[in-house]
Amino acid sequence: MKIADVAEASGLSAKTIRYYEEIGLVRPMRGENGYRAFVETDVHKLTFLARARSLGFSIKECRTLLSLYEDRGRASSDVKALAEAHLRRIDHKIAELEGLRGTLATLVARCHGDERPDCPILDDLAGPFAGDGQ
Amino acid sequence: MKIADVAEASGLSAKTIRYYEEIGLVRPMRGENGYRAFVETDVHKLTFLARARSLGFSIKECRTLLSLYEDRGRASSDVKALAEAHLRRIDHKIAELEGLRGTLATLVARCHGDERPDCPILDDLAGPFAGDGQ
DNA sequence: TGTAGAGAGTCCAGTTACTGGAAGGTCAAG
DNA sequence: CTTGACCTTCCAGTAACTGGACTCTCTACA
Repeated sequence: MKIADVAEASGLSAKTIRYYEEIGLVRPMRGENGYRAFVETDVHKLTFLARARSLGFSIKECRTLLSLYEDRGRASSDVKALAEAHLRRIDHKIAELEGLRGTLATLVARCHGDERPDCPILDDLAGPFAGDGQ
Repeated sequence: MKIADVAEASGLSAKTIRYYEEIGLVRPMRGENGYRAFVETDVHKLTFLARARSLGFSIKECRTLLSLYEDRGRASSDVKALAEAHLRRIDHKIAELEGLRGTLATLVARCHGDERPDCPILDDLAGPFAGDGQ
């Protein structure tokens, strides 16, 4: 299989697949013409990677997941631990974004948004001093 | 004022302040010894930047916000538009993360997480084929 | 058989927003 | 006069690609 087919099958771009080879996530064979020659296993791996990346796992985590995936004797608890850590990070990120959202929504609501130059959003960004001190 | 004082006052690191100078967000004077000499306005700008960055605005957006901030005649609608666009991006990001969270939570819940090697998380990552075909 | 175009290859640079670290200059205190 | 804190610049690295330039190979068609 050539790179374009694998890209099609895995959902990754050819560029990304080359990059994944460069960083050692896959090691496709080479044909006589120098073209990469992918086999089934490569396609599986790349599909696996595409899915893991789309779930927000970092490349480093993907590397771990991949080795767990390939290790027939691994304990599912290892995988679960990784996924749970990731889940906690996601929760943290969501909470953070919701905090931001709240602040920003308040600011937007308070801004009249017309031609006048005074703007609560900029006032807030300028810090608590801007409103009090002067 | 020297860079350490400004770092203290603005909440940014000295490194970051130097970087902001490099990309033209601030232009502090220089003393005879070559040290940066910050004035009040610089500190205000940097505090403004720190706040805007902490609200998730990109450097590019900060540049715009800063110029709006400094433009006494600007319309608050410009600022509001920027903030609203940003709000939409945050909402989008939150929705995306919640989708991820759901998928991952389901997988984690289904994984028994013990010493046995079979793991629903890896099965799912391997794609829909893995479960059916073989 | 010649050639055009698709698709393969490599390599380099750029992206975002910094951060770390090395090498060297300056300043205040003891 | 030395020590140590703080300042300077510059270079490299981070994460995960993406874009672009240039070259090579393959295939189809006239």
